[in-house]
Amino acid sequence: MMQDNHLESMPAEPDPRPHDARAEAFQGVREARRSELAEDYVELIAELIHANGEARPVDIATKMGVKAPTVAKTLDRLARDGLITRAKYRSVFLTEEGRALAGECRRRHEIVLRFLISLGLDPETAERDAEGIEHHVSARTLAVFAAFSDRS
Amino acid sequence: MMQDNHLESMPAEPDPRPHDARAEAFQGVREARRSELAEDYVELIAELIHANGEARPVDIATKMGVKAPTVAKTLDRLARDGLITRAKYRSVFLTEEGRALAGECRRRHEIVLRFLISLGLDPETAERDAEGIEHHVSARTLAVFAAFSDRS
DNA sequence: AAATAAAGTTAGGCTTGGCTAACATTCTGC
DNA sequence: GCAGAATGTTAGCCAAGCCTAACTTTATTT
Repeated sequence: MMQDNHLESMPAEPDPRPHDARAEAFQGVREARRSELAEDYVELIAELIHANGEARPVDIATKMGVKAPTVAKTLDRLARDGLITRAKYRSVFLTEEGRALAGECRRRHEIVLRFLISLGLDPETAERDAEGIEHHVSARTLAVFAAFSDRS
Repeated sequence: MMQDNHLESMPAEPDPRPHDARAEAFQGVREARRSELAEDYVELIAELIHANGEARPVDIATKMGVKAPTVAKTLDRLARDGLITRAKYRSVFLTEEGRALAGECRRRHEIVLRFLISLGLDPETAERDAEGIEHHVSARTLAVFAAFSDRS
């Protein structure tokens, strides 16, 4: 039923190619979503180690706002993926790779946060939004954010 | 082992309160993540209806970059949640609620996109990043984005 | 040093969101 | 109008992330 295009504003022409720009964008989003949790954990672990000398699951749970068993399972995945090392009933350590990732994340987080604040947002809102936005900012956009904050 | 705080930069003090600002931010991110897919679908369905007169699962699958059964399952959830109506082997319709959500999403998407472009980003990068960012932008931040685009 | 408290783990359950394979229905072209 | 193509559905698999309940280990307190 109905196949006519009203050729309006939006880019929704029946494009037979498998390389749909929109589809690519969504695939990128899904990809980003998969790494989000790992990035948040690794970044948090780095902070805890810096602040407390160690990263204990109980503190991770508190800061992440989840329960202990959730943390345990997630840490297992992070260990499997080579981002952390851990021993039973002991606190958590970052691998070299984990440390590198944490550094990147922190840098990115701060650029986004600084950018939002330099736009005039209050720090609380900026922090909350940065937490969600940071994982979806491409390198190019990040560069633009950084430049903007600098020159404003 | 070790419980001394080096009282450095980051807000990682052993705060006993359950109301951790960080935890709240993460909970917000998780909340946003839950509605993301629904929002993307509803927005896409609105576009397809507008462009083609109807929203067929096959087109949704193509645009979303997923397979048909994934679309079917997701549409069932959207129907369950009152955002769409559908009949077997037929195309999809938005409910009043779905239409309202689609409108909001579109508005938000366009504000974010316009904002990124007004920062000087190329349209392709802007589009890709907007797709991910839009779900994590608070009303306050959105207002700031809109104002910025207007006055620049 | 024994008892209690705190932290960590394990087992098991649930939803989401992706997939393939197999089957059902609808549409199209001859 | 019928055969083949396109589309849609169902069944069943899997991993991620969340949870509670029950148990073990470690840490603290007296």
